[in-house]
Amino acid sequence: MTPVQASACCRPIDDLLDPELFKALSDPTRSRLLGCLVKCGCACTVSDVGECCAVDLSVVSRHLSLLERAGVVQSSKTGRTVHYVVDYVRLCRTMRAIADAIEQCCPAEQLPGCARGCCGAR
Amino acid sequence: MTPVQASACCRPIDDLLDPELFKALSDPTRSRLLGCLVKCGCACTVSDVGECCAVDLSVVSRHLSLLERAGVVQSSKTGRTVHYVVDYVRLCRTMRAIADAIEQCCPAEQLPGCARGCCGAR
DNA sequence: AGTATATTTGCATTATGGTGCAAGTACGCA
DNA sequence: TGCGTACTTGCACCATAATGCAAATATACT
Repeated sequence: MTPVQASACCRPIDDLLDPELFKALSDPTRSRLLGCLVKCGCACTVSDVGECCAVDLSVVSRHLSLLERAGVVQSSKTGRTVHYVVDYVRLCRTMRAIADAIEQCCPAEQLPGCARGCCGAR
Repeated sequence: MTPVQASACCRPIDDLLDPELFKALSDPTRSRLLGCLVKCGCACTVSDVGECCAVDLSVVSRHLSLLERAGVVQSSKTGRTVHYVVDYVRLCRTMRAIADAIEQCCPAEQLPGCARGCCGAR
């Protein structure tokens, strides 16, 4: 396998396996808030989403802004209230891209003897 | 929307948004180890994978076993050495299932005015 | 049996992150 | 201008988790 081939098939993995995205989804409270927002199916205020969980509203605010920084949700401010919506398109595209990238990362090259030199060769 | 319809289209979300899985992918070192294992494309020993990162081998061992507990990789012991492989099928299936579930969670019901009562109604 | 290699586990240290409370900011309304 | 509402930020506290070192375990080899 040439370097060009290798970078073409495997390079996307590093970008897609973004720890920041997964970190955003790794907290039970955030997971619940996101699930709430997904099921809602429309723009929710911070207070609305907060009713899903028995945590302080400041905690909800922080979690939602973190989810936004991670690209999972989007916010829009109208007056005093802030509405959050799930960025369905981006989130779904990312999840599928990860699956695609993993599968396409040279599956045909899989060898029992680890002929590609494995990780040590990087 | 009846309760039956709601549970049919939205219920999978809660199970799929599993914080434990995402927590496993949320650490930079683990992310790197997993990326290494994906690119390798075959079974790697703990020592092999460890060459990806400048961390102690005991750290690598712990990270890999955590990834296994999360269902991301699988291990097999032969003699002294332990080989790890990515559970491609499971990981890819999960990622796509999340995307499917989010999209199928009542997209047709999305209303600007949040007519479903939003999260507060749960 | 004794030694070397591969991996895991115990332990202490340090870093990170979630939480609640209180205070602050921003905006709408009378 | 003053007050109430929606949200955010500062701060302290606590829990969890990542890390390295040293010791322990397990297995192969001679």
